[in-house]
Amino acid sequence: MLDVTKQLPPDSILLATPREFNFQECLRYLQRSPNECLYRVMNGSIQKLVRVDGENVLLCVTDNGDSNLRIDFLNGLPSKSIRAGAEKYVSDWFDLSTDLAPFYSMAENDPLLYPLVQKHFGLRIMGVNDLFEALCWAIMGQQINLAFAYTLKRRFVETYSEKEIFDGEDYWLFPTPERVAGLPPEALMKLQFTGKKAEYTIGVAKLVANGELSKEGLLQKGDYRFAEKELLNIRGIGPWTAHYVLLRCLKDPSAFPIGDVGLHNAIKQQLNLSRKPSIAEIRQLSLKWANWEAYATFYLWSALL
DNA sequence: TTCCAGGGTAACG
DNA sequence: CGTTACCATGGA
Repeated sequence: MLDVTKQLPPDSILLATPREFNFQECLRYLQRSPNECLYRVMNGSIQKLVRVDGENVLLCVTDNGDSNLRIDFLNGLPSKSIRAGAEKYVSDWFDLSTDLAPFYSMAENDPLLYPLVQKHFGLRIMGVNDLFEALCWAIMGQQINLAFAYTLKRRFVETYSEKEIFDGEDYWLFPTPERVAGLPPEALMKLQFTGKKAEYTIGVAKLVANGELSKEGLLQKGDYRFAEKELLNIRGIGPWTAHYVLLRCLKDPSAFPIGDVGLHNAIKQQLNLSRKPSIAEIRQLSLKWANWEAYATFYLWSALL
């Protein structure tokens, strides 16, 4: 049903959302850190600067009602291909193409997931569309608390990337792999990366910059286990990081970072355990999640907010 | 002060 | 193959 009382700006895009979608739940997850530097949530909408067709495009995404998201372009008139790119970007970002109905059916018979899917109905896995960003974010987050990881990311972004200013606010892009590939480890250690993380980050930047590592390359065989093996061959990428990237970037439904401390804490909290569950116990719990491990993990993470 | 945090590598047996 | 020391800093 079209609401004629709402005047749609001429360059906006309406994006249909599935029934199992709730914008507020997604925003809630996106707002988990006040130190986030790659987007801004304001008045129920979210603004983010993205690179589309070689241009910096400032997007604003809002719930338009009637099962639609609205994308507005805040910094200039978009060409046809930029509009198409933006639509694809937002669709991936909010994972709009996944049908969650089977996941919810499965969760109905899972005492661990059921309260979560009820409470957070419509939450989607929030994508980190850019492979380099997803890899860097995962490496930065290894073995440190999340608050410090956000601090590292902010320093990294504000030191080695570029921004656009709109309405007095800064909107940052993520650093390019080309820029990072040329840095010595000491440059990142100055930002309080450990020596290892500095090496891992620069190593990954070199692989992406020279074309050896890409989303398309990883997914070329249409086999997520192939992508996983490729990722695991890279220095600094172990099982946790590989599965984190499969989950947030490559959209592998069975991605499962089983060693994740946040996952352990969420299960402990949800089941009211006196200690964290063992890996074997988690494996047991996850048997019925087959092919939905990624969403199960994401809903458990969201319980920690 | 101690312990843990969205782990991974290298060097052992 | 499995185990262990080490990384290095912030927050509770």
